[in-house]
Amino acid sequence: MSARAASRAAVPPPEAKASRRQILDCAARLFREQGYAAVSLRDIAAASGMKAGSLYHHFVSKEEIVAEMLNIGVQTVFGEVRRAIEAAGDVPAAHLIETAVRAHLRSIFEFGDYTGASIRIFGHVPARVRDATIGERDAYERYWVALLARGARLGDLRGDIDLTLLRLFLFGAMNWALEWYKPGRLDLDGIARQLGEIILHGAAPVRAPPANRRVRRTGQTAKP
Amino acid sequence: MSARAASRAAVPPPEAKASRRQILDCAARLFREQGYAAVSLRDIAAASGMKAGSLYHHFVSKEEIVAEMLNIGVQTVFGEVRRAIEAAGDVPAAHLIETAVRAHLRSIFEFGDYTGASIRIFGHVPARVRDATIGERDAYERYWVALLARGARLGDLRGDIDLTLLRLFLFGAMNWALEWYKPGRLDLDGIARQLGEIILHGAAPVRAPPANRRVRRTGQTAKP
DNA sequence: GCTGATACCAAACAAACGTTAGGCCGGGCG
DNA sequence: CGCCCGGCCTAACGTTTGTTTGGTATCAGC
Repeated sequence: MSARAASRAAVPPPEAKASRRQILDCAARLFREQGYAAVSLRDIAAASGMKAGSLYHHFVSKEEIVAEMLNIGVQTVFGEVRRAIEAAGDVPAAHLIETAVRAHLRSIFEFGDYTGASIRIFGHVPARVRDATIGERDAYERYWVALLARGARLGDLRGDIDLTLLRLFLFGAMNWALEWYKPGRLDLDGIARQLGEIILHGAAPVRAPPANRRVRRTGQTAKP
Repeated sequence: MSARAASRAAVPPPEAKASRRQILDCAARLFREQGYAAVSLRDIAAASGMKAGSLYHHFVSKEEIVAEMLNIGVQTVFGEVRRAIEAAGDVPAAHLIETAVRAHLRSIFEFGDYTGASIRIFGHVPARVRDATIGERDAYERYWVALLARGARLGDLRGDIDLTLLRLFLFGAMNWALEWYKPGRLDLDGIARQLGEIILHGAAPVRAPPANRRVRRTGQTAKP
């Protein structure tokens, strides 16, 4: 009984069932391709080789399916980015950012459909599901904030850049790739390199030290 | 008679009906808030002060409603960006890009819901609707391509930057704001300025010519 | 005063939705 | 063996979907 009580205290089964995972796999693929509301439980069931009613032996509702899928997606990309950052060791923040960008992009496009689906449909999912999964997302976002803040502290990032905005711009540039990237057309490493290069050093030619024509920015006062 | 015949030769009514426009207004707001599939015709009708069946006196299907709304959205942002660019006159490409970014962001958040809805739901709409509206989108994207290409030709953009990627990154950073921006928290001009600054000059400190740290500005710089 | 067009409504349609109920089948365990 | 239970099925539930049909009120023009 103590063993039984202990096992009941943990997550329902000691190890997740295979069908359960396969349902989630199919759901992730369909959600990613077609969006949340466009995919019915019958679609998910058919893709999993089952009938709609049978899904309820593994999940209590469609919302539970999508919520679990969202969480797996975020945890996957989070884990990949953290792993890549820790493997990079003690390098300048500039290099870390490109490493994180590459890991994030790879997670989106090369690690199953969870991550891509998670990003694409998060904003289109019932509010209850969003609330249930926002904790995981926050954790991942805080990780990026910390990453950028470390870069700023070490002097690898400009002090006049709003780190929150920088992170949002980065996420936007990366996640928007879900709307246009088709595997095989461009390689992810090249995309990551270009994004890192643009974000860090800009698309404009390096500023000539004394040139006057470009110093004049709209709101930003000139230097002393 | 001749006038009537002439007016009948043009688009159905000489000037668009008010109800038709109001239906589109409501549809745009709902689509933007909730996504495409989550909004029913009954929702749109109720928001327009009508019943579902009455919508069919103005549109032949839900797809026609959403297609027309998508087109208006793209045309709106396109028009605003072009207007802003033409008003800017003959200035360096760096300034043009920030101008275009600001105009695009303002269109998304301050010109009704068409633009925001258009961007948010385009990827979640039936393929037939996407095909029917992709022409307008292509035209707008080509405009940006031309804008960036002009900057590259004039030497205002680095030659080793892929302009297609640059445009996609910019679109991503801007359009992703639909997922996080809430009016009133930050001002759009500030966001546009930061994005322009990062995209053009990078988030890393300027590569040290000789001096290393005095380049750093602190916050948003003191007022002049 | 009648005609026709316009703009809407009430009611219904078939289809699809998420979900539930009850039954069949097979393998592990007493 | 007999029993039971997980895993899936069929079939239906009530609701909601996009769409259609037929009718009504209003108003202009002959």
